[in-house]
Amino acid sequence: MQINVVIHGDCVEELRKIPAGSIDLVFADPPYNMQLKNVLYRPNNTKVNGVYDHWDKFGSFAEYDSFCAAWLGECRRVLKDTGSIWVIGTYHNIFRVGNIMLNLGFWILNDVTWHKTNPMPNFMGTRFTNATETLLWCSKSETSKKYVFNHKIMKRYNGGKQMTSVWRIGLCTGAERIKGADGKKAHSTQKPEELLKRVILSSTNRDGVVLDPFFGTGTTGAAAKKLGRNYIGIERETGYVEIARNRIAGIGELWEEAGWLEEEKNIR
Amino acid sequence: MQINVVIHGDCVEELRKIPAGSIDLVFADPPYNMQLKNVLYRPNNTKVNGVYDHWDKFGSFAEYDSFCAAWLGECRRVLKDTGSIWVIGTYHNIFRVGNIMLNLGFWILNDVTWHKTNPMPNFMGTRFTNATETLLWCSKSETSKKYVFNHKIMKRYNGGKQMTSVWRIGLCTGAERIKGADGKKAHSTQKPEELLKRVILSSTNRDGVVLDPFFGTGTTGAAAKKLGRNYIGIERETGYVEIARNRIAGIGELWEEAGWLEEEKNIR
DNA sequence: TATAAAGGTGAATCCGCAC
DNA sequence: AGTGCGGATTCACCTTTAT
Repeated sequence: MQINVVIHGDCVEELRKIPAGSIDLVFADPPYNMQLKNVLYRPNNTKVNGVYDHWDKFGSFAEYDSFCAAWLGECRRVLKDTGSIWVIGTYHNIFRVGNIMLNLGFWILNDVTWHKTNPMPNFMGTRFTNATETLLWCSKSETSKKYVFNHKIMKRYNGGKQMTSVWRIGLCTGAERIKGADGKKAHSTQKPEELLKRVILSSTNRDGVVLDPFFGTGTTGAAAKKLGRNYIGIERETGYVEIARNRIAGIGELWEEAGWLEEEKNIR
Repeated sequence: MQINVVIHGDCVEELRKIPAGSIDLVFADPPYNMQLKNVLYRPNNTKVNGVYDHWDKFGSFAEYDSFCAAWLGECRRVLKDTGSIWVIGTYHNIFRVGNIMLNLGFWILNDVTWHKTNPMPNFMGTRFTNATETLLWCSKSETSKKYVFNHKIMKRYNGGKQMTSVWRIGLCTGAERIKGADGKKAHSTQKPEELLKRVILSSTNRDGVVLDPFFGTGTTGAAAKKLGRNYIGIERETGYVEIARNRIAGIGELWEEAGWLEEEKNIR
């Protein structure tokens, strides 16, 4: 099995080629099935650039469920018994995804709330500002007790207090947000590296293998490399694959701040 | 239909007696199905293990799902078309509940995160401190556009800025926590009144009817009365019914702070 | 050059009525 | 069901332009 590669192909199809019990961690940021129907304007009459990508369109809940059962089932197969999985979503999809994961036998360890520091407001005043996304962190089954959790490292990362399941992190904007040749965002839903840093730092060891079946522009690979972990990315869109490969190739330095990489063993 | 009463009886059975389309708001704090450890043991006290684990777990999920589909279906029936429903839960049950609500046709408006200011730490250091519960706020269907949301009131309540879907509220402790004759807490999962205050203030008008099918010690009734709303509580346990009735009877004053009750019409 | 003002934007299930 | 139109509605952060 090749590691530190971006595989260009269909998610489920490529997952099937990966040997059973070979992966330490899965991070998955699947399509959310947003079901946006109208155009939304801000009070100043500018248009909100919503997610209308073709890859986020599903005909029904049944179709979406069936897709998720397929890729989640494969993820469970390729995980080591000591491995774990993170899946991110919003209320649009996370209750479908969570239900399927439970039915497949995954065991929820935490439902982590990404509390966005700068969410988009609800312009029309019809609901509360939607300020979160949810990350489900699961072991392979109820009896998988030896999953990796770097408690001491995360406690130190959090300033000496045990880290909770609420993470205050800003949106991916500014220099971190990858732009295309036209100056517009290259991907509708790029995640902040800080999110992946916490995921990988908390639930893998050095030299572990992280698999991301919806690689996009490669945030998971970038964070894995900076933390001294290995990655396998699967992505269907040619454009994203190219961006991800270039992005990761350009990474020279690891994240050494606070000595995570040097001192991990001592802290642990 | 009687209002401002605590009905002693089975949840689904009593819900069936309530006329269709008569309720403005449902708040439900159902049993959380804390992993049903007991079903992993057979009547002869031998432990279910091996390949049977998964089947049994799914079996217990099915039982919980069927119970939830029953009471949630009845709640949907008794709601006005302009009504809405709140359901609170943790990762143990909210993904089952959310999935069922979607299948019943409810339309998610927000997934509100109750961010506990003082959660119980994870003593073993095996996971992140579980610091949240989730509230699902839903309208009756996708086409129910006229649900109540007091945007301006909530914005004012939040100090002039739009309220987000993350609510920082402490656990129900101290004087607010109802104690039994033995000095121990009367109910294991009593919710803070602040939580119910936000729920009722945001999504009902004065004189609306709030139904709580798992009334417990009556927090929903107490908050409703203090906010000038009507309540109907259903509770199976005799002890809780008595506590709730006494608790609500003892409420004399309404919540007048910041002039919510007097000025609601003007703010709105 | 420094500071201020103006403009852009983010996984969003975002109006209500008359015709 | 679809269209058209009057009217109400936003927060944090970053970039660009103006003073």
